[in-house]
Amino acid sequence: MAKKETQFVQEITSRDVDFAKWYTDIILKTDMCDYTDVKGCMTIKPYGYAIWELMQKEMDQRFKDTGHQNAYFPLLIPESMLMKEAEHVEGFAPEVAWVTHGGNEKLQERLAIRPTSETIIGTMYSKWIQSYRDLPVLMNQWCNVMRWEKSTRPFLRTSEFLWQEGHTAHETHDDAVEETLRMLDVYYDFMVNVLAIPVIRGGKSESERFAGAEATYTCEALMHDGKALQMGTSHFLSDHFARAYDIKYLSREGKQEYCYTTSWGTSTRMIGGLIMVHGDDRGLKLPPKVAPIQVVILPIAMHKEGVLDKANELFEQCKAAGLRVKVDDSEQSAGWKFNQWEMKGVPVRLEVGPRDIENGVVVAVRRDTLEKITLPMEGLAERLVEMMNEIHEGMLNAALEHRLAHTTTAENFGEFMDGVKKGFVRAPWCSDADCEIEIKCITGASTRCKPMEEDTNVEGCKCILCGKPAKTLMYFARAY
RNA sequence: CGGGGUGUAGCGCAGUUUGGUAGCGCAUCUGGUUUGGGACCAGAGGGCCGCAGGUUCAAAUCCUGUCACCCCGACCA
Repeated sequence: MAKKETQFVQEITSRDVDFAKWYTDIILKTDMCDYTDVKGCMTIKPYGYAIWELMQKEMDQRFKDTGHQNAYFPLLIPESMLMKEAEHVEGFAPEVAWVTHGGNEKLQERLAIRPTSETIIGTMYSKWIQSYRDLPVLMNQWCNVMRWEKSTRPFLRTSEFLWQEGHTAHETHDDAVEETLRMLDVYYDFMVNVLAIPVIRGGKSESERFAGAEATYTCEALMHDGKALQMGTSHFLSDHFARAYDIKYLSREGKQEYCYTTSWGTSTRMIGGLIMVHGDDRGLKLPPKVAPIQVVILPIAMHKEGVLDKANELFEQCKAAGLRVKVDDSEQSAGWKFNQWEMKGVPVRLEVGPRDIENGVVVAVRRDTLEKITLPMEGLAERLVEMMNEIHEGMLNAALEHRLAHTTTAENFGEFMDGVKKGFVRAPWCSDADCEIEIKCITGASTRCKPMEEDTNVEGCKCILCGKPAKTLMYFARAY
C-alpha cells in the first residue's frame, strides 16, 4: 500500500510543492499537448483538443443565440493595413511575426501573421457597410493567431494559439457599449455554467486596456496558487477603428457617420485555467460539460463470465441517456486504471465486478469528492445525469470558496502586501498609471479589474499606495 | 533581452571531471498467471547522446557555434 502511494507521487509533482511543475506534469501526462521544436508553439493532442471542441460548441451556441454569425478572414495582413491605427500598432508591433518571402522572392510589402484581426476585418467591414440598414454587423471567427512572445507556457501563453474573436459594428455609441457588455455576460455565463469557474467581471485600467480600445472588460479567475488569469476580454473600440479603417454608413438622417465597433475574444488559454482552478494532486478534474469522457466503466475481474457483458450493457444505457461514456476493457490491473482515469479528470468512474452483478448494483466514484456511492443498476443512467449536475455545482462551489478564502480587502499597504501573496486583493486606488507601475514593481501585483458587481465607491478613502484620494475600488493580483 | 539550468530509448535519469563497444528504472512487444487502489514470472525490441563545425587513431565525453526547453527577472492588447 505504502509503496503504491509513493509510486503515484513520483508521477505527478504535488500541487502545493511545485505548482509550475505540477501544471506541466498534468498537461503532458494526461495527453493534452506536447512540445514541438517550433519556438513557443505546442501541439494540442486529441484529449486536449476534445476539451477545446466541447468549449467551442458551448460558446458557439451562445454566440448564435445572441445573433452572431461565423465567418473567416485571411491569416496574412499587409503591413500598410496594420499600420493605420497608431495605438494598435504600437501595442502589437513587438509581438508580430512577419512573412517576408513568397517562395524565393522577397515581398515588396511584408505581411503580418495576424496577432488579432481588427485591422483586416475593419478593412472588410468598410467595404460591406454602406447604410444604417446594414447595421449591426455581428460576426465571429474561429481561428489561430500568432504573437511572438518572449516567454511561453503551454495553453497560457504560446506563440500560436487557437481562439475565437468576435467583431461587431454598430450605429451608435450606446449600441456598441451594450454589445460589449452583452458579450462579457456571455463569457461569464460560459465560464460559470460550463467551466465551473467563478470569475469576476470588470473593467481594465487604462494601461491594461487593449491597444486602440476605449474600454476593455474582462473575466478574471483565481488559480489555485493564488495567481489571477485573464480568461476572456470584451473591448469597446468606440469609433477609433472605424475612423482608421473608414467604416462609415449613411445615417437615418442622410449623413455619413462612423460606426462604433467592438471586439471580444477567448482562447485555448481557458484550458490552462481549467487545469489550474480545478486540478489536484491526483491530476486533472474536469467539469462534466467539457469532459470528453464523462463516465468511465471499469469491469473488475473482467474475464469472469458476464462481467464484460454487464459493462457493455451499462455503456449502452448511459449512451442512450446522452452521456459521453467509455468502457475500459484494456488489460491493466484495476488499480492502475483507477489512477489513470482520475488523472485524466473523468467526473465519474463506475466499477462493475462479479459481486456487484450478484447484488444488482454498481459502485460509482465521484472524481471531485472521491466519494464511493453504491447505486442500483435500475435507473442508473438517469441518476448519473443528475450526478453530472451535482458535480458541476460542487466544483463551482469549491472554486468559489477557494477564491473567497484567497481574497482580502486591504486597508493599508501592509495588508496589501500580505494579501498579494495569497490571491486577490481589493483596495482603494487613485487610478494613476505611475502609481500602478510602482505597485507592480514593489508587490508584483497588477490591476486586474474594477469589479462590476461590487460597490466600488471609495469616497473619502485614500489610495492604498500613494495616499492620494482614491477614485475606485480595484482588484489586484499577481497574474499569469 | 539579462542571470541560472537542462538536452542521452516513449517517460525519468546515470555516464562527461580523467576521450576507448550505449547504460539503468519505468513504459512497450510476446507468452502465461492475474484484476475491488498503480500485479507477477519468462523472453524480446527499441538510440545519428539536440543540431552543425572542429581537435583526435578514436568524441555522448574536449573546443567553437547554434537551436530548443525549464526556472528567476524584464516584457506580455
